Amino acid sequence: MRYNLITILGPTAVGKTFLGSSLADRFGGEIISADSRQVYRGMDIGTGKDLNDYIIDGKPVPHHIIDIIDPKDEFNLFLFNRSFYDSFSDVSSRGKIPFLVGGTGLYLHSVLKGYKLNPVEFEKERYSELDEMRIEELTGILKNLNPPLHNTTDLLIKERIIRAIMIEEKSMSKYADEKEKISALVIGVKLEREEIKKRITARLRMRLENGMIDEVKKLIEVGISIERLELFGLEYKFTARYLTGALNYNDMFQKLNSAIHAFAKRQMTWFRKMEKEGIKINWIEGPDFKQAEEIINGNYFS
RNA sequence: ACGUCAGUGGCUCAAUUGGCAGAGCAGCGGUCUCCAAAACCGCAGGUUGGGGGUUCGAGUCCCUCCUGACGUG
Repeated sequence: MRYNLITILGPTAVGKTFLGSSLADRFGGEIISADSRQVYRGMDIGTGKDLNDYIIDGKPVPHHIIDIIDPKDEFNLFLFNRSFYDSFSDVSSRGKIPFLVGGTGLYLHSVLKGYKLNPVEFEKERYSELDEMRIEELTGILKNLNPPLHNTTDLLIKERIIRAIMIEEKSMSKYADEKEKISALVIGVKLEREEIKKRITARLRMRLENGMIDEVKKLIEVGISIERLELFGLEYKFTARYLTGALNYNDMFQKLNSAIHAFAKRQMTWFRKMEKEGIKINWIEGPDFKQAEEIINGNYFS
């Protein structure tokens, strides 16, 4: 088996980033991030974006798809996917090994399963036109467009249906079939659920001490709406609720903590799904450099 | 010591005049092809503090014990 990508995945708070950087440093690679929130500039503490993790023994490890967009602008699966293939080609062409590192299940899945996504123009006029319709009308339109089988878009959520319709109406198949075939060696970082929870709680305390609330305040000051912060989820959602007075400090802490625990659980569901689909994940216990190094030596170079 | 109130799932609480013990949160599992840290779905969990009694039938009424809070000495 000839691999052309190494993937490090795992739930939040297990130490993926530092492990990934160490491995990239060791094998002469570069990091391509698969994190749907670290793409935003100015969202650091709440996303656990620690740029020091990308410095190994005083040497910077090159990383991609981090800090690439303003929080005001939209990022999505398509943009991630395109950025990934751009970075992948770039890194590979320079003879470096690409390391896809992250925990966003959908993004990882899109690479590991080779999603074909076509560029779509989300025109505002068409959007508001559709937005005025009722759900029943929208599902009718979508059914008439006869979407492809893999499109299992939730038919209960308006936003989702509108997007699905616009994707069908506007897609131009140009970019999708030019992608390179990905063959990934996948390493999964695992920890006991209880251990993950302990780390999440400790990490949340640290984030609060390190200015997480000020970070969100700053985002509000530069014009990020509360609705947008809600959509970012977790740290941003609950801190915003605290700042607007919807939650007191203690409730914010407790509810956010639980929400991150639930998030880690959902991430594990993604990884189990991948395994059921036949993706081989080489699990290691914690961010163990030696174990990961052995897996790479024994599989990637052979 | 006496009096009053309370005790229901891990937690917070529901449950008409006695009539199938239920929710929310936490927990666990799942879905996922353009906002995915999102959005949604499902499962499990109980000898109603213990014991006795009344009743066709008790979380609910009676007795007793235990535990807790408050009040009075």
